[in-house]
Amino acid sequence: MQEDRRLAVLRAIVEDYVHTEEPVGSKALVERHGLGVSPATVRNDMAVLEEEGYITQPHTSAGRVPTDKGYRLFVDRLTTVKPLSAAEKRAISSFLDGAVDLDDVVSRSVRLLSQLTRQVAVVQYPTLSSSTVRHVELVALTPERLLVVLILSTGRVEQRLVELTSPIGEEELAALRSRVLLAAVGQRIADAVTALRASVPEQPGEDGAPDRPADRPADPTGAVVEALVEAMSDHRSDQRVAVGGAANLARYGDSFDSAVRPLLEALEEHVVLLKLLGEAGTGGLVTVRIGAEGPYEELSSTSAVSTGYGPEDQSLATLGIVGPTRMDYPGTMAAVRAVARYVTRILDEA
Amino acid sequence: MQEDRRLAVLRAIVEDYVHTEEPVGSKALVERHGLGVSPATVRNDMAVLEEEGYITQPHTSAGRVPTDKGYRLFVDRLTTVKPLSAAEKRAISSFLDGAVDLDDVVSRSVRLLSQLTRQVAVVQYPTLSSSTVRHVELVALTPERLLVVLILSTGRVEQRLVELTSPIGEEELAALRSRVLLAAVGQRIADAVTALRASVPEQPGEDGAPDRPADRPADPTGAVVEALVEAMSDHRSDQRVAVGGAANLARYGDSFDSAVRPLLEALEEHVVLLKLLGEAGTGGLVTVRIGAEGPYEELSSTSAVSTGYGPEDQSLATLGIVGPTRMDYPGTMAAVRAVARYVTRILDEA
DNA sequence: CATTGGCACTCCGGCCTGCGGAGTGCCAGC
DNA sequence: GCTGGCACTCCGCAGGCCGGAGTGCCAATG
Repeated sequence: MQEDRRLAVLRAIVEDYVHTEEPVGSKALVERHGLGVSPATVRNDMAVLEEEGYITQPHTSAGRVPTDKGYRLFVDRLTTVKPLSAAEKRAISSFLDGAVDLDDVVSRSVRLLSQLTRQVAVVQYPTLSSSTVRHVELVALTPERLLVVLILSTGRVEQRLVELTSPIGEEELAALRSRVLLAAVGQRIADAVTALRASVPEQPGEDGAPDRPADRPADPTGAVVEALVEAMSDHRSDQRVAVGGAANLARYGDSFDSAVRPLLEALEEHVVLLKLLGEAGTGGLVTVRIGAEGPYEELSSTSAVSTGYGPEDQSLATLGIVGPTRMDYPGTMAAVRAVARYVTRILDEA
Repeated sequence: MQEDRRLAVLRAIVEDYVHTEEPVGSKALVERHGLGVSPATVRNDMAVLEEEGYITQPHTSAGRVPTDKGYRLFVDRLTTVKPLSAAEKRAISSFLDGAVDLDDVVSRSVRLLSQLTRQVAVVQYPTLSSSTVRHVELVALTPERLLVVLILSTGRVEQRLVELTSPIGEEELAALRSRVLLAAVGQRIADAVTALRASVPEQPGEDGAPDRPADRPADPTGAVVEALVEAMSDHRSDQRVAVGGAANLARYGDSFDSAVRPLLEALEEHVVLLKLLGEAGTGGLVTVRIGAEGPYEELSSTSAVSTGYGPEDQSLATLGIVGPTRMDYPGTMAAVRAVARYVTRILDEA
């Protein structure tokens, strides 16, 4: 089947190009890969592949380079899952096993991922919306200042300061605390929000209707609940990400201005970064975004490989890497998936 | 005084070189700066300056470039404080005023600083050792699991989980809480640690001597105090820094491999970064480290401009920028100092 | 009809060469 | 001590040359 061989040629081109960084010619191809045909035949195949848009040549009489479309086909159909080496597996567990808290897990993951893939790694912190409430604590710093502490299943802690219009007593505080706990603990964030909201109007002091007057009621419930709800819907922190391995950008070699500069800028724009990684595939599914498939014009020569992590039924957040379109996709995909699995497991244990 | 003129020549060379990025020759010098002498005279001065090691020429018959020593002299003796423009001042306050918490202050500062100086900015989080204890809270998640929350004057929050060997009752917890509060609140970290340690042996249940047996006493005080002390001496988090403006590295132009790569690597090594910034000058004093004066061989072509921030008597932490030796020192120093002042003020208000 | 060897052609990249310009160092004169 | 003049150096750039790698096409072959 010549069709099969054409695909084999494409695969060979991608593999060679990825590791030589130079346009690959017909002769070198047949030598390195054991396709049992002559260079001339390969040339014919390459002509077809070029016509179909999978490869291109930088200039006449140069070797061929894969296009985005070529990489896409390669990733979709020509990739066999490359299992990690034993050393890599060992590296992963020894790297992640000592983590003590959420911050630690994230920062270790990002470092690990960047080292495994030799690319820039990105790990999003578990989003609020996907976690559950583990605990809520109300602390009276003074009789009129409450510290509201929200502890989530992921180990994340948010706190808010609430100024009361009138002092609160010990018993009152205890009652409020248990009410809030009852409503929120164990719930998903979204459910906790509605439960908390529902608990307000039943309280004395004010009728709690949404259109209450501008001056606040003396009852602290409303204020506390609002602080909690606010903390729970703080999507600003949903965009928290950790970035690592920026030094790998130095390996870009040529195409510096065109590729590295915009990426370097993107690295500090967490929102951009998350958009770049794209929708997280769940359950072992790895998302690959190649070059211009991404949402940003300036980043048309960078690819992103990402996946979701967290318990199977719900993805907590996204993690992945960003690099040049010319990258080792199979290896990178394997590494991303493996790290996501480990992180998931570790968060589960905690 | 020809000595004076020589210094003027040095200053002119530095200023020109900083903004043209090209070796500066005698003719261009007299034209751009109004020194009232001829190029030949300047050439003589330059010969002397070169002999003394303040400037050098990349190759024979090229213009002159300042050496590290030249920059040093420039910074020490030839710099007049350049006040910030009104626009810059406005930028600073509008940038920092909306900050809601410590993380926010730090991340805004780092962004601001990198934009003002167009360099890579580094802001260290307030160190534990320099803060005081604002509050401690003990929360019983279950009768045998305590969450110990430590709130510092800087707004920083640390929490630790303590597993007890035997359940603890409400009253017992309350007593323990007030004891701990009494010992720690308001104290500097170092003092709180000793006070807490002192409070242990007085408790019943065990004699609290340092050589107590391997099986833990039933009394929870020891465990709680230990968790607190551990949190207070967690120097790991003293090394937390925020980095911003890495995109400015893209402006390095030439000397890429030699300068950018090691710097890019350093950016992720927070310890390295802090060492690079050097000892923080306090009270408006800005520290400047030029090229090879720094501790790292590979970073011999980068400079650091830094200062401490925090209340006058005690510096909380360090903040500054890292960039090429060829930088606008006066402007950068002014920006660093200004940002440090603002950050200090904001942290003070909170 | 796919495959193959042969062949002429193209184009990049490295190398050398020549040249203009910017800058220097030195010297003699003021 | 400053200055103008002058010869010299050296970089950077443009142009021209050449070898090599690679291509496209074609005619021949199983």
